[in-house]
Amino acid sequence: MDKAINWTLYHSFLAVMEQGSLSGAARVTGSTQPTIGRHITELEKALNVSLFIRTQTGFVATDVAHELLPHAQQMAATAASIQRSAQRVGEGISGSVRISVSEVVGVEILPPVLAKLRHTYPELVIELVVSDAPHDLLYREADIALRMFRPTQNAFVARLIGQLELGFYAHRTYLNQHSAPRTVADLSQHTLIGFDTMSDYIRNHTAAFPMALDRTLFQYRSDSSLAQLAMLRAGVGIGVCQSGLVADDPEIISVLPGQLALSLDMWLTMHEDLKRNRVCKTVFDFLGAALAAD
Amino acid sequence: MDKAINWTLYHSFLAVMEQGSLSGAARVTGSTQPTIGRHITELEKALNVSLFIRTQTGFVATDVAHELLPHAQQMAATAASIQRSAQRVGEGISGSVRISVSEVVGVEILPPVLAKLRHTYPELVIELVVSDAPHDLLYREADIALRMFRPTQNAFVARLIGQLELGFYAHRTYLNQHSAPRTVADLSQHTLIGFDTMSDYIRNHTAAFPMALDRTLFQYRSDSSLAQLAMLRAGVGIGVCQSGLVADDPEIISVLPGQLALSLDMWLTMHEDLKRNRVCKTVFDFLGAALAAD
DNA sequence: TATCGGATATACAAAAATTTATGGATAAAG
DNA sequence: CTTTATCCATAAATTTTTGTATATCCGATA
Repeated sequence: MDKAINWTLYHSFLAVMEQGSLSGAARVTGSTQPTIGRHITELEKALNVSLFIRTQTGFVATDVAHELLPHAQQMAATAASIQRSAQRVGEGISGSVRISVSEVVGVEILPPVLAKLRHTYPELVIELVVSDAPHDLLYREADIALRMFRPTQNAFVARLIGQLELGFYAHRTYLNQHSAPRTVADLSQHTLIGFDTMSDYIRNHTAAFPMALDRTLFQYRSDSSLAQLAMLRAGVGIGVCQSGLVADDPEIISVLPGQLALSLDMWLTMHEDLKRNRVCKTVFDFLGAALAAD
Repeated sequence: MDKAINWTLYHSFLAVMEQGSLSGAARVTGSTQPTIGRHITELEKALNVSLFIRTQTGFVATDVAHELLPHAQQMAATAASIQRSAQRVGEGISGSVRISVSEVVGVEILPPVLAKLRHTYPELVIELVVSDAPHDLLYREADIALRMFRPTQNAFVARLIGQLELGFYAHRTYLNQHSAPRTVADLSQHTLIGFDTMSDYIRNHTAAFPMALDRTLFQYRSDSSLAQLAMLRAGVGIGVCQSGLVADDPEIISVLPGQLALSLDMWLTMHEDLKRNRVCKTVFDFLGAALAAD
């Protein structure tokens, strides 16, 4: 019952789940369809569960398989992190470091910092994971993360980079066509840009928002903060964004300045296990210094 | 360079690290020494690092190996969690659930709750991980954790069980021999029981402590909170403990009641991936109800 | 309706990995 | 100073795993 299961079976399982077929899994793993098929059968016998329903048009994953999938994904992420760690053993600062950031940070903030990093450590390979889902460090999909919340207790090394002020902004052309609001209440007369679905993230970070938050507030909705920013810059309406992103742009005007008392703490975070890794630590310190300087 | 590495090699690597020898690893994995040896060689070649130094008395792990170890351990923990999840697929409430708790909770608080759980769900197998190192959920060494701090972000399901009041206590025999302190300052005249090394945990949870905390405060030191409690109960001196643990014991007297304004939030926590698992959810809710009732 | 592409299942041969057996070398115990 | 118990390395034998080739089924498409 508790016998050890060959970890390769989990690998094949993951491939089938992600590819949707034995044949597809065989392609990505460099194996063959009969082999993968045998692995699945063997795993099902070992776990004593049914993972896939065999239809004559292909494999369909069962509920159990879907439940096991995130675990297998974590194993894969961890395996990848082993390879990364092993690549970083040499003398210099080389190998690859995986950095996870939100979309806005990845597109608007980080690139110039990465340019400096590239110049300082030319042998370094940087993999940028751009995602607004903050699971990365937990699942070891990344070595270093730049996030808008303080990470958990002791399992992570964390460094507070600074605070990002948020504000209401709009493009000059929009404000030329509409009278600028003077109070928060006036906003209801305007075209507002905001989220489409209320994520946990938004729920946790907008307690101090000056009005009840609901998607119906917004006429232009997107869950991509980048798309929101692009709409704002295109003059669609009034939106919320980080002040630093538009401070230098004379076309973008602050609306109701000071009315949105909302700021986000920015944390640079790293897995505890990596804090003694010279390369990771170097990148961590470099990012910390470069971002804090802004 | 980025070619997939057989996950079995990581498994063998972990076994060698934990057993200290190829032969030992072969024993625990049910394999043989030449096989494990070949796996290590193969892994070293694949990762292009030296993992062990071959001495004629055995294998000695390199720094790189030590760095990779926690990752391999996480893979193992995840693999184990897959097996647990698979065992819980049936109709009833069966299979095994792994619960991680601190020493004090595991010894002083949880047992009666587990007795009720056992009575309600006789088919359930409970694995109790008793440890004061709070990595368990992160590494998936446990399905459910009962901890004294709020878990991180959204990757966990968390439920606040209640608040545990802390207080100074001493055994009656101790107080009969020494005049009871009337102020916090008087404590310096007493035999105090406390921690030996300042852990992160203590540092984070004692900001409101009425005096500067340092190990030199204590004459009887232990990092085991259970041992501290036992010393307190044996009349060694004055110590801090959860009020609920000694409230029913007429031999243990509250010292300086109300002077220690310190309480701990108790959180029941579960991995997000498990929240749709019927068995885990049942145990989670059961523990939540039973513990909140106290 | 016939055909093509893509899917799984199966049989058998080929390849690969594991086990068995053995030897040498070291350290501890009698 | 043996004896014993470990440890790892190596080579031959064997088992296990994998790959190839083929059959069959389904659905889309002309």
